[in-house]
Amino acid sequence: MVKRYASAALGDGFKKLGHAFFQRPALALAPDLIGTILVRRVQGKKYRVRIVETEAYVGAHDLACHASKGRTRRTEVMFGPGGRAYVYFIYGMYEMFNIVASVEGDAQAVLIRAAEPLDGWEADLSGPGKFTRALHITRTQNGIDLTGSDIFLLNDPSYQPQLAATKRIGVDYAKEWKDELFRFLDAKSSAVSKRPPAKSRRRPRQVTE
DNA sequence: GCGTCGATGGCA
DNA sequence: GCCATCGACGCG
Repeated sequence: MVKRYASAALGDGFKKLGHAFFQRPALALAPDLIGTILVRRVQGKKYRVRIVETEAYVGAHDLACHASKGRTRRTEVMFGPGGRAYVYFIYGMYEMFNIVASVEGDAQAVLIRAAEPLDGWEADLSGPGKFTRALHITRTQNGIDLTGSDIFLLNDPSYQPQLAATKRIGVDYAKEWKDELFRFLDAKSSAVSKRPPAKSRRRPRQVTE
């Protein structure tokens, strides 16, 4: 089901986010990414989306973080400096797009789980697999600099998300890390990948404002 | 609207 | 043998 979003025409006065924005702990970056605009240029087209859901993976000690398996060919990018893409393949079908956070040697990342299409584009971006599919992001983008031209981000000071935090999705194996409130979402958005269970939906934990 | 389940392949 | 998913299906 493709949802429609009432979005005003957007100007181009937004500021591009640079390395300093990304080279912070994932727990600081993940909520700050909510409401920002991601631009994807591919096949001569430009797509803009608003990020509405993220998850922080906070380092090699975080058992839900791929880096906890050690420094391998797959996880290598995460050990590099923040501001690059970490794209991996999962479930035999899906590519997952992450933004590497923190600094060289500290393997942290933020998974982008959902977004809203802008500029009148109709697409369902309400899930990490759907997001990458619609934006033509695959493992060939693994490691690219996110301050370049293929994928980059813009701030949008005029947009004020209603920030909430919940547990991360699908990490029940991660022992004491599974219940950390490391998933961030814009409660105003109908594009979040899964509505929280009814109980917590009534009162999402406020993390700002 | 919600729970269950199969597809499918890279990784350790 | 898992797994940061999705969509189809059955239910009533």
